[in-house]
Amino acid sequence: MGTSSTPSRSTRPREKSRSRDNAEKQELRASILRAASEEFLGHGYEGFSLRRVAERVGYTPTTIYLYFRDKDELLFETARDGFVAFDATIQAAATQSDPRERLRALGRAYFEFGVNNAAHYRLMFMQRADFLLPRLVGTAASEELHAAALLDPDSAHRVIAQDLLVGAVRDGIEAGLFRAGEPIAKADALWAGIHGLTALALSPLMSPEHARSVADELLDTLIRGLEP
Amino acid sequence: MGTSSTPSRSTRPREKSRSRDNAEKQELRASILRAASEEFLGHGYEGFSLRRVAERVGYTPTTIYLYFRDKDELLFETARDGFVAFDATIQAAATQSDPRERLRALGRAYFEFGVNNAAHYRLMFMQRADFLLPRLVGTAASEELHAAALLDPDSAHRVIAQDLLVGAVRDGIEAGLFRAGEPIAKADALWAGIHGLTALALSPLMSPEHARSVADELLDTLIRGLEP
DNA sequence: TGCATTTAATTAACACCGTTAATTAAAATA
DNA sequence: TATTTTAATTAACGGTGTTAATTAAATGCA
Repeated sequence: MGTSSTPSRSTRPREKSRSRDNAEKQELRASILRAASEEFLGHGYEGFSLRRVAERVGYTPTTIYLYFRDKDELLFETARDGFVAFDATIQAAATQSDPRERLRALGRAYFEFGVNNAAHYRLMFMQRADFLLPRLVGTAASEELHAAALLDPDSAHRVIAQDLLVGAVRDGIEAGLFRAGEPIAKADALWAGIHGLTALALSPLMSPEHARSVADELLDTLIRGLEP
Repeated sequence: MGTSSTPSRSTRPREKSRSRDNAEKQELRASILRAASEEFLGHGYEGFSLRRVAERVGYTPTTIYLYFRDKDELLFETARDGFVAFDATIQAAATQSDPRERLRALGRAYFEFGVNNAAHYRLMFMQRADFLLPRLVGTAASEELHAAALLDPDSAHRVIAQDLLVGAVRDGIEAGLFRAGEPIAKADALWAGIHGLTALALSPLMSPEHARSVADELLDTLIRGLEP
């Protein structure tokens, strides 16, 4: 094991010969992921058990490790569903041309996604925010990180969402609808507001129904606060 | 053993004879709490281990159960420090007479408390919000619950904080500084905003330094949004 | 074909965790 | 002093994630 050269002449990792078995592997991997998703949706982040996922799919716990590095990677892959659903929801909401209405639609869509996908929202933005690219906002090399993040499919999500917010704010400023200023800081303020309300709506501190009416008040107040 | 009556239960609360031993018990209880606090501050909510608390204080794990019902109660009692510190911080910030400045000071104090007491803030408002009276805001019998909550020392905290917010909003409306409307909804919008920013500042999604500058932007925008 | 090797899944084990029941040792009471 | 109450213990259960060793099946090669 001291040498790193390839001993046998013919290359071991054959590029062919993985039509049948590899397909089966992918299949089992997918069914583990399916079981993990049910487990996560049913028991949440804190109650998510690797051993129960294994039992659910009919294998022993150690088998999971042949398909995922550890529990964290299994959970991360499970969270992918939430990422893409979030993306789709936000992207679909950014249709309005009026920046104010666009912001309102984005805010509402964000809030509704959180309330309607509680487990995923909690995981993505509250319990395991490290699943998204860490420390992007407000760092020194923010621009480069931002560009790199867009290339990384795992972190593209909230970059996209953030870009939509920043874009709407910038459009509003350019159209003279909003006061001048740093668009990123303003967009982050909007993000913080709607995230905070969503988080409260998912906590015992505020009922989702009450939070929904507060959402209107919050978006109204924030958008009015942006105006000249 | 067939009878369910309690002929000679040992739980006879003698009103006397609690001079020496009871003081010692209280002392050990306090030192367990001290160890639990260190443990919580060092390892956070997810890493908080009852067995390590016991080891730290020099007793076996089961001894803890003679002083606390279970891990959850131990943690709850540990969290009390956070409650009272939060109370003091918020209360001290509500001195300004101008409602706008009072709101700004309250918001800043709230944010700074979160950043400077990360573990406690996370526990109180994010991970174990159920430690505060559940479902107070937005419920049907809100008024009665509100009154009852003020009598309950455990839930008085955020009721006080909420009352300060609602009071400032109401004062602003009465002084003609803010638009008319439902003060509670407006106060909840403010709370959501500053809570959201605090939560992001405690997550890898936003650095505390960046969040601090966003805090100014957020409070500016929200307070302006309340104005006529 | 038959033998060797790779691969897939297993069992066994470790170090934790919270919690309950049974048991010992010490203190308080009669 | 004898008895009872109290404080702390040990032993044990069921659960967790994870690593190492082992079996059984599929594949590669002569």
